[in-house]
Amino acid sequence: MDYKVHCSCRAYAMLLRTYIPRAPLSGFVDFFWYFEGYHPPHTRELTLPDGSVELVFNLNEDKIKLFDRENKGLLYDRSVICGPHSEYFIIDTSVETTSLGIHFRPGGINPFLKMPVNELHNNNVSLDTLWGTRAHDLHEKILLSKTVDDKFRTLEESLMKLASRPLIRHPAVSFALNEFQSLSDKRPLSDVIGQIGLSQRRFIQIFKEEVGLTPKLFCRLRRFQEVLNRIDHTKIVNWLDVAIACGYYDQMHFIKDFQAFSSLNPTDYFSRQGKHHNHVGIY
DNA sequence: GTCGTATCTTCGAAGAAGTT
DNA sequence: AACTTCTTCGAAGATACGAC
Repeated sequence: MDYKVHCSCRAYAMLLRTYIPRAPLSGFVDFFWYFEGYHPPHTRELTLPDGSVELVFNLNEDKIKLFDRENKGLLYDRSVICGPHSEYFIIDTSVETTSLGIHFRPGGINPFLKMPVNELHNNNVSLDTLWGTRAHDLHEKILLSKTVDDKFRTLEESLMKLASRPLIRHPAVSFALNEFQSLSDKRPLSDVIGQIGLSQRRFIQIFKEEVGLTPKLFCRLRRFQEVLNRIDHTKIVNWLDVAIACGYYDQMHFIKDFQAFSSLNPTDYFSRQGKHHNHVGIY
């Protein structure tokens, strides 16, 4: 049902647990996660974009502090939805945190929102502004749940009740997401759209409303994430090999994309790589 | 839902800077 | 010198989006 990971190193020790919810939620949620005692040696952390949506509950008293690309600090009350990002943002990690979160599948947040997901593109929004008092009630319920398993169970049961639309995807989006999984198949988007039977314009509209990103941007992010996965925990990297294997035309174009998504050169990123490939300590 | 077009991405080339 | 890593540029094609 779930697995437990204990991470520790010289500088800090933390507990990470994850839980995969049951169907039908599992079709929309990748996993729930719980962090305890996260207090890394750096005070700020670059969060790299993966196009997915994350919902975070802070279980400590403090507010959640994030920074945008202009380094402007933004405070959120105890819960925040990080919309589908194609840009990095920065998390304040100066205070030890305990938090619970939901990592949604692409387009998975859609049934739980009343507006199109693309309105959250590159945006982080306090959960209260989207769910009103229901966000506060859920936060209280999670705090009152004693064990981590209880918290996961509370979250699972409450989330089912919070869906404002049926747990169904548009068939065109389902089909496209499935097609986009196979990186080895480097067909142009127009081929995939042609198979769907909708006009290009209509398909992009539907995809954007459900996933929050344009199809092209989604594919570029998948390719970028494939690079991060490939070099995760390796000691030596041949950047040209990685670029070609992940579908880039050459190393130059790979570097350009890498910088656009992360603000770092591949070698910079590699030298700073931490426990999780989407989080990079910066100060 | 289509059409036309502006914008973006990819492809391909050339070369600078740093390292071995 | 050879090699690796990274930058810049222009052309062509693909994609996104406003108008209808």
